[in-house]
Amino acid sequence: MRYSPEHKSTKRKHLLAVAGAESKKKGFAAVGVDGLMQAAGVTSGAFYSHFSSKNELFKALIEMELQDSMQMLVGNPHQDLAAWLDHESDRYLTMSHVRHPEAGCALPALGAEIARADDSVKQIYQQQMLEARDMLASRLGDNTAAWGFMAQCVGALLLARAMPDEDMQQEIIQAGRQFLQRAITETDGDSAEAATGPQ
Amino acid sequence: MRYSPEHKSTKRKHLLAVAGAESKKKGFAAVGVDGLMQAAGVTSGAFYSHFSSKNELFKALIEMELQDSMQMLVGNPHQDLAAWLDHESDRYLTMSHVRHPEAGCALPALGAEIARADDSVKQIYQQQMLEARDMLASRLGDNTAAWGFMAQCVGALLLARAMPDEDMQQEIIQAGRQFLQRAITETDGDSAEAATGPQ
DNA sequence: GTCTATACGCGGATAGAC
DNA sequence: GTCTATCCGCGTATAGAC
Repeated sequence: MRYSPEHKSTKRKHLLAVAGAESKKKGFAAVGVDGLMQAAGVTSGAFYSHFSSKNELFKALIEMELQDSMQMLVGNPHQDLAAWLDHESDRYLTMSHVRHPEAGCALPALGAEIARADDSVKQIYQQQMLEARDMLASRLGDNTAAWGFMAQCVGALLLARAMPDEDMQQEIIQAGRQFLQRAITETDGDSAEAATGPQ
Repeated sequence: MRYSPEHKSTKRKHLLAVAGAESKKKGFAAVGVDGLMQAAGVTSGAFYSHFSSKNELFKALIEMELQDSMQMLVGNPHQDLAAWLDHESDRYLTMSHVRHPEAGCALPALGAEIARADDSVKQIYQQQMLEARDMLASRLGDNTAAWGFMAQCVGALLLARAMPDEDMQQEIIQAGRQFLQRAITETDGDSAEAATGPQ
């Protein structure tokens, strides 16, 4: 046979990787099937032997991207809360992440497009986000801190990327770090008590 | 004369309002000049008597939207910090705002598109955001709190809107409120001292 | 599984009549 | 200022040969 048994699944992974980078850079809607397949080294007709539609690609893409993000969170080795937070800030709230959306988190780049997508995409998003929430809540004390942490990270990156000047990007990123420190390491004891107390 | 002297500027404002709502709902890139002018009750050829290109429309749109948002911030009458924060949460971190992007803040809906736009758009964004930062810093103590507040609001709305289930949207919005309370009202004294102290 | 060719619609933008 | 008509390119998707 001309194509190995694993060729299709290998090619699919490659397509997802290319589509992820292109989408985060230009927006999913702006990425054409034609340009995508050209970047992958094949012609556009071949696309539909891997995905039945562009929406199916989006579903697979969001799932893969958020699974990758989850792996990053799981990979944080620190037990101490302050050290854990520093580790996350050092990988997420950085100028490199601001400058290179194609290699970064899908949420600041594609969040608004997920919000406009159909329910099948949103269901995949929700499932992945709940995993992340639970993982973060076990570290940070409660769901409030988990969602607050994620919203701060995503929001800061979004606001920073739209800035034309580097020093303003830097200011926002730095503010995100400090704000999280204030919110998480300085109020942790209180909030943990409040979470287990009566309500 | 068939058209009053103010007709053009009136029509321009109307076009911006329609374009703003449509863009926040579907994404700016997805809004066609044709559909836009149809929604405004005229034909597509008339568009270019108001804007020289679609990019010029985007610039005018972002400026108008962020000026509107600034007016909302200025309109908060409360002196007490906790009351001020409640007022902001009650108008921004709500289910109504999650459900109706077309009537809400431009940043969660269009932030990623601003980040991909050319520098002329980003400059307008930066100018407006610096005004908002300064206004917020005077209320919240320092730039860190100002950016942190904005990032939390924008990020929470973005994450919530992509959720398919209402109760999850509600959970994220509610977490945003509580997180801001913890971060701003509970650490305000410390951070204000830190901001004026040596460093 | 991948190729070429193609159908069909919508995107932004322009020309010239009224 | 607005209209109609039109140019041209790119979008998704499909059919059929190899």
